[in-house]
Amino acid sequence: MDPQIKMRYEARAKIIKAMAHPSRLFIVEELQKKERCVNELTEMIGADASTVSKHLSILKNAGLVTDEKRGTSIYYTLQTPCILNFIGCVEEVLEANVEKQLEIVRSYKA
Amino acid sequence: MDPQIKMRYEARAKIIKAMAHPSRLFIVEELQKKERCVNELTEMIGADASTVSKHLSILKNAGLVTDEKRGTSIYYTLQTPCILNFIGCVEEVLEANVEKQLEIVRSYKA
DNA sequence: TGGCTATTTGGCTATATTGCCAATTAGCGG
DNA sequence: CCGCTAATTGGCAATATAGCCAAATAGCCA
Repeated sequence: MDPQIKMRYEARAKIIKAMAHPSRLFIVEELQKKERCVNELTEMIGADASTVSKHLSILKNAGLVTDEKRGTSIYYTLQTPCILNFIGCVEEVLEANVEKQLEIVRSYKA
Repeated sequence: MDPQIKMRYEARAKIIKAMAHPSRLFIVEELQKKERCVNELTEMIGADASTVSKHLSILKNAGLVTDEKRGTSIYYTLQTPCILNFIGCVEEVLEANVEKQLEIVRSYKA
């Protein structure tokens, strides 16, 4: 594969990889509703604060979120509205997979 | 986090994770144009056939592609048209990131 | 059948990711 | 200034991922 093209795919993969984790996916969806500080997200997720902080830094590094310090808290904001469709599509895939499973079950019955 | 909810995010993350690799992203985009057999994709990507085969099995396992054997070749087909938007959104993020970089460069000049 | 090609699987090593704890930094209020 | 909370960073161990080679499987054709 052409190195130029390869770099393009690596750049894209990095963005997608940033979302490819349950906690980070949760964060992205949560930030869709409203901005949140690390502490709030940490409580919702139920992991160590350092873990959540690292997840946030991955999302920030990918350009998916930005942070703003207010007092002693740091608030994170989602940068990319189109992520919505993203998750909608993922849900479609999940539903299709369930459908397929169902067909298999049915075919055994028949 | 509620275990039920957690499982949902894990399922979603699995789908996204399946795409979170340059070669697999390439495959998904390529299959958007037309179905391809392992050999064709292997040549395009330039990796070992076994490596490509494993990438394909990850995509298949996630429900993103299906395979069909014809003769000695196995053809892979993309299952989910909405993946298109997906990559469009990723490109938006990349562009926004470049814009941000540009602003930083400009601010140094000023 | 025997050789050929396409594909998958197992095995292995190198590398990356995850998540915890401990330590550090930074702002707030008494 | 001191203690408190919020957040990040470094370090470490467990686990997961990637990609190569070699071996196994399957269909084709002479």
